[in-house]
Amino acid sequence: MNNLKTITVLFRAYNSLEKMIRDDVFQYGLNVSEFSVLEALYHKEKLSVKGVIDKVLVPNSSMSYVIENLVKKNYISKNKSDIDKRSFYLQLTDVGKSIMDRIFPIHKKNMRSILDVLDEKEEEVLQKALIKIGKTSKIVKQ
Amino acid sequence: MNNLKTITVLFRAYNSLEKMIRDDVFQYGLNVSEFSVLEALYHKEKLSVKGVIDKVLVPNSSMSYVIENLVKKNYISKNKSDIDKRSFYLQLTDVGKSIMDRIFPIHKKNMRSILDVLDEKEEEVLQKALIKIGKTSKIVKQ
DNA sequence: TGTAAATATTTCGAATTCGAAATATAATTA
DNA sequence: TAATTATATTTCGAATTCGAAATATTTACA
Repeated sequence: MNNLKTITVLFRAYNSLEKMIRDDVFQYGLNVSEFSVLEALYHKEKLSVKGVIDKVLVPNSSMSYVIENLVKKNYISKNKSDIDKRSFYLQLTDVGKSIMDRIFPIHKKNMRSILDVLDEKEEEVLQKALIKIGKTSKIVKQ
Repeated sequence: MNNLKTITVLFRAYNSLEKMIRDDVFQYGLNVSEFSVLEALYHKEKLSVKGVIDKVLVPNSSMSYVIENLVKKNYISKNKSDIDKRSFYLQLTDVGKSIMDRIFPIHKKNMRSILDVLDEKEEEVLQKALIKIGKTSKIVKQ
């Protein structure tokens, strides 16, 4: 192919999904960044700040701000690591956990209901293609 | 499928591409929003503010700001429409046009070099899948 | 035709995001 | 082991982004 339509539709799909998630989690007083962090910790139990950054793909300076807000809201705890004193580890608090127990299943159902317009095979191919693109653009970037 | 991996890899792919574009157009003193507007006008010659919003998928309040900056930089002109006096039409200035003549081919080549890790068929399937997702999430949203 | 609803755009204030530089600690290496 | 380099995180100031409300004009329709 010789045009950028794929980029356009990728950006559109992203935008739609992002807006959906934004509107969804807004009901719970969260923004997308905050939700992403909670989601990462919901699946991983314990992560360093760096660990979250690697998952969520937000610059570290932004992440500090996001984490600060989540701590203020008492959704996560942040403790100095004993092993590496530069590092902090993050965990959901009980409040955070119960919020996520409530939100996540709904969020997942919403997202799945969109993905389910694709059949199994299509989704597989889509995934593979996106992974390739994600990887390549990371290499080209450097 | 029963997980959100597709969402994750979609967000990752988007992030990589977006960061690439950001770093690329930064050299020319542009941010991604500004570049997107220029790109829309590069292909369409003349568009109303609303026309650009529909293409670029940015809230109108944000768009006012982006357009204001592009006018300040003298990359686009903005004129009241005679037909509909609520409306303004936007066009690239000569400066804007020559900037885009310089940037766009490089941008296109960069983007294509990423997309070209996919073969023709894969890219086609990817496009179709993304279009479906974009459409669906728009419907669910309302 | 007059009034209400719809549409295009801007204004406003607040929140978020960013990159660059600073800080603190750890790892490497001479 | 001291000095250098690498890594984790925060701070800072500026730019961008957002949604909600305001403004101006057009359209619908009673």
